[in-house]
Amino acid sequence: MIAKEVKIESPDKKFLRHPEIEDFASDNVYSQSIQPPANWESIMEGIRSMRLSEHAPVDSIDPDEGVTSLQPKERRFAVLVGSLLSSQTKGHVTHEANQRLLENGLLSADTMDRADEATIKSLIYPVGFYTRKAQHLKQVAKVCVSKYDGDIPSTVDDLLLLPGVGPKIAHLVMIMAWNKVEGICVDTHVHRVSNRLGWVSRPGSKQGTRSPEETRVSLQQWLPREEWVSINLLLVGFGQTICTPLRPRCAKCTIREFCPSAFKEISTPASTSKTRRPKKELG
DNA sequence: GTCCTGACGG
DNA sequence: CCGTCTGGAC
Repeated sequence: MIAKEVKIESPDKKFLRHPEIEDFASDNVYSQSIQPPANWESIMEGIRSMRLSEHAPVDSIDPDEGVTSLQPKERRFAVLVGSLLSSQTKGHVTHEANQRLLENGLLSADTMDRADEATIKSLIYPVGFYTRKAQHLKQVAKVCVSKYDGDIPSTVDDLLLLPGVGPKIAHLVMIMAWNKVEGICVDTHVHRVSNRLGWVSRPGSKQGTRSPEETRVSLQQWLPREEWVSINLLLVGFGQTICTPLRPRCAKCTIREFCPSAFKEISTPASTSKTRRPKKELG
């Protein structure tokens, strides 16, 4: 039988479409409950145009490099490991660490389980929080071996039971490893940009969301499921280049006329806690 | 001083 | 809700 034709596109513009995703569930009822924000489709198109014209760091990373040759079980484990390494770490650093694990044959639950923790630690350096992540990787590998026959959990709830796996990673792994869209992968960029655009709010309130989880739930109430995958790379790259955490480049932004935060020095949810002054001047 | 595609314990 | 975990880049 003839499979769907997958067009070969510029490898760094994968965010444009995700032909490999099959699971667009029919239970679309929740999408109707909340009125979508005005002009959201025009805004998405504007962001897409900006993403095509300006290169973002996230575009130069191919998470599949080297792991497509692995068996399905190992490929899924590699996706999980790469996602675990990614928190608070730049993309290319994460990618290089994952490649070192691959070269040393550690991208399988079985070998990772038996590997020395100090070895893992040295191989993943200098990703952020490498000491904790080396511990988490060993624990995760052991669970995968003992409970999943070397595979990884296949549901969000079971993924969340793994140490070091939170909502952002769980939803990313469901998409990248299992080709299932259970929810939007909301990271710091999606969280910040969504709030600046006024796309999300706390339940029964006009105020913005205070956590990525609140952002995920709020976004999913109006954004059509077809966009749940593409929204991530779209807003991540946009957040890396134009809608940056500090000093967003509103002058270069083509959707500023739609943005309630344009040219305002807003305190974003992501930066509020970190910008807080560690010491008070008491006079 | 702040960011980096977060998660966890207090 | 808050601090903490890592260290390099800017």
